[in-house]
Amino acid sequence: MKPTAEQLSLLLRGVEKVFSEEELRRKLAAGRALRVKLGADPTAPDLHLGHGVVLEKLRQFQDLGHKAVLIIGDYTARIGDPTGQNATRPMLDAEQIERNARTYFEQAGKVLETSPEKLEIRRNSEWLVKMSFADVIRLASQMTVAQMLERDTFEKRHRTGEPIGVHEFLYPLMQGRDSVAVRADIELGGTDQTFNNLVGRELQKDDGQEPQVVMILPILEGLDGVEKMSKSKGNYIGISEPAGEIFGKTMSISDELMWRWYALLLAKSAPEIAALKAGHPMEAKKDLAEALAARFSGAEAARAARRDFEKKFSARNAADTDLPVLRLDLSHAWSGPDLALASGSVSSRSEAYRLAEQGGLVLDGARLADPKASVKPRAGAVLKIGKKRFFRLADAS
RNA sequence: GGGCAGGUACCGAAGCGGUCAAACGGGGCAGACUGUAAAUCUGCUGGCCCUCGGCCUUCGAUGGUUCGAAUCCAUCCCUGCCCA
Repeated sequence: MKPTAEQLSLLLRGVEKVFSEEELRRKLAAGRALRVKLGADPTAPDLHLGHGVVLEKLRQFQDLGHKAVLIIGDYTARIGDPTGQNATRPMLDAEQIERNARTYFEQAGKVLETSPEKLEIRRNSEWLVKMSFADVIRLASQMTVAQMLERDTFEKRHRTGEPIGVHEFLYPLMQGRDSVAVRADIELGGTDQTFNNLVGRELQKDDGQEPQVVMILPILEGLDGVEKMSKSKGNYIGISEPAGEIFGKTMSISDELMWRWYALLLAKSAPEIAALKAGHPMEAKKDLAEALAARFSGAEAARAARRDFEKKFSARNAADTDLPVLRLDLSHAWSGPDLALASGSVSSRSEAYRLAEQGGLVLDGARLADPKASVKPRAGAVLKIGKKRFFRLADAS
């Protein structure tokens, strides 16, 4: 195991806050393999770049010889985490949760070391289902309403008159209970998890355990550059998305956000970023996009994604790029809206008409502006729908 | 348990008997432009017919009043505040 100081400097890189650094140093100095907890709610099946930030940190711990303890909140998910939400989340059924949990492992495996010595996977239903009502009340008695209202999301909702379900107060308690159950030495989380993770410390102390160190990582802003990246806001890049998507979506972020992503996702230092800013912003963005695509899909796929992007958008020529094939009966003529509808990427006939009228339908470079006009497309023609949907037509007659 | 205020399209928020598929903002989409799927500007944004127009389904739920309701009445469900 590496010297404490060396571990510490690596582990603290990119971290927003630690409670507390001194405790972390002590735990590292003890020289044993620490148990590093990361809780994950299988409410949505897709992991995205936002999770990537925390997973990368967990991977660092693994590489230093510590053990990752991944908690799948299968039980917690049935309640719904109020975190960062203005409203209560829906409860999920067991089957859905199970399915999400499975894909979750798969994706986390893209970042984490998965051997059993390095990774322990637990479901919190293991210990939570066993609790009796009396146990729950005992647990609840360890915190006061005032303490709960310290949490900013609760405080805000309370102040603005939005509803807070009583069950939502139980959420941090359950999560804290997880820390007790797995005897966590350290817990990782985004800033939105600060409150929950700190509750774990309290519960561990009550249980006679040494409290976990809480390590808080910055929250990654999503594609819009304002809100945090989340599945429900639709502003995310999933880590199992195809390279082309990762590349393209990254290209759509604002220049401003790009620097932030460089810092958070690629761990670039301030001087490194300053150097990049001196160059061309578009090149910097392409480099970022390629690096991210490469991380999750491999270098080769990332290079191909970049090449395709340059052809499709910079050179406006999609002819020899890799496109999804659309099989149609090309023995008769088609109207623009019918083609769009047949591609399955347009949700209604009205929308297809709108696209045509707005000039968003292009076949082999020719605009299909009249929704009623029909054309007989050739096999191999490129159909462009709007800015970013492309199809190659094939004859299926 | 009582009093008061609310529940409107993806979100926020107007409307308070017809001219409401429903103002406005955000988001989304499209076009122009460009260094990109950045920024900016313009347009569109329930569905179907396919159009300077017609039809269908929407304004918490169910029933009613009316020629006609998102708008009035009744009951119910849900939320917040105050009182107990």
